[in-house]
Amino acid sequence: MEEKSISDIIEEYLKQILGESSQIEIRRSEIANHFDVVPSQINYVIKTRFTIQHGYLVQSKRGGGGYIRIERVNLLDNVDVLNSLIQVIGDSIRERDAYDIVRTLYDEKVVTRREGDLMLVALSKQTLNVNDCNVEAQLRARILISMLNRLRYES
Amino acid sequence: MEEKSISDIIEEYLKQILGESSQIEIRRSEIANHFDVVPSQINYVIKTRFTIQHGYLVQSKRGGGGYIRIERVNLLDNVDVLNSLIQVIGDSIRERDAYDIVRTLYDEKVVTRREGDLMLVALSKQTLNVNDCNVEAQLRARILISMLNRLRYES
DNA sequence: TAAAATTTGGTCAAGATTAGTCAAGAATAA
DNA sequence: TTATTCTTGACTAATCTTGACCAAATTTTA
Repeated sequence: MEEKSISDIIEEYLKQILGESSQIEIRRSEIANHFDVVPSQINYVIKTRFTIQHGYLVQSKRGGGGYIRIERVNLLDNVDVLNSLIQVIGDSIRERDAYDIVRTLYDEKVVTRREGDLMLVALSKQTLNVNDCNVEAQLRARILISMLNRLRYES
Repeated sequence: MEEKSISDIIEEYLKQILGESSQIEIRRSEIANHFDVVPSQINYVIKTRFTIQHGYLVQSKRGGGGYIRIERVNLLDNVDVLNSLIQVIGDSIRERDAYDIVRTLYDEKVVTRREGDLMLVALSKQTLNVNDCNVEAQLRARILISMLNRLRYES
């Protein structure tokens, strides 16, 4: 609430720009310079906060005229996006990544908070409570994909 | 009953702040420092006095910019129904019985159609897909109970 | 045109910064 | 006394920050 990390601040900055147009192109060194951090911090922010689980697609190009492009996408509307999301989940997913996906659905108003919470408790480590972490992650993937498919058919 | 423990004092302090806004974010080390106790004492206070049974949700994040967030939620009055259902479930439940319970919740308007559907796919034999039927029934019980516990409060 | 130089972004691992767990011992209540 | 609750700290885990080194694309030079 008070002391945000610089990564949080950069995240907010990028999302604020993304609020105006659904797609932005940035120059890594410029952003890094603007917030007085090393360039690789921008990669960290993107890798942890702008994944497909969060509802973002990222492309980039190196060399002169290079850029990082961030695009906001809807998880369930676009078949390709949903397919890539399911591909990312694969047959196994960590609690944290599942949480990010449900949070995105909530942010996109695809599900209500109550619906999202019901999904979350079914995906939580505490509820699944399986000894083998791999088995747990596989089970979580099956539950999440089933729920996503259920939501897809409805919309 | 005479001498308040330091845990009681910390509890009061946090609840006083929660009286002003329904959600607070604290830094564990700051609170610990303020009351001159070890940081893990804050975990103890939270674990014993800010549970969902008491009407609080807690989330946290480690690392730089880390925090502990405490949110006060409104407990609902149909708790008795949920309690008795949880007792019926026990530590194991068949798919058919789980379906009946969800159906009851839907008929009683405790959950919407969509919420009920999301619950059902997470409880189905096909989704869980566990070899051992007993393990499957136990897992189903944990998921259903977690979901019922989520229905105890309003969002 | 081909090689070299320059200009971008990418990866990874070490160190720093926070919170979580657990169990032993102390204090309090029954 | 005995049981429960509280306090403490050593150890663990997650997240963030930084920088050295790598890779790709473009531009300049031979």
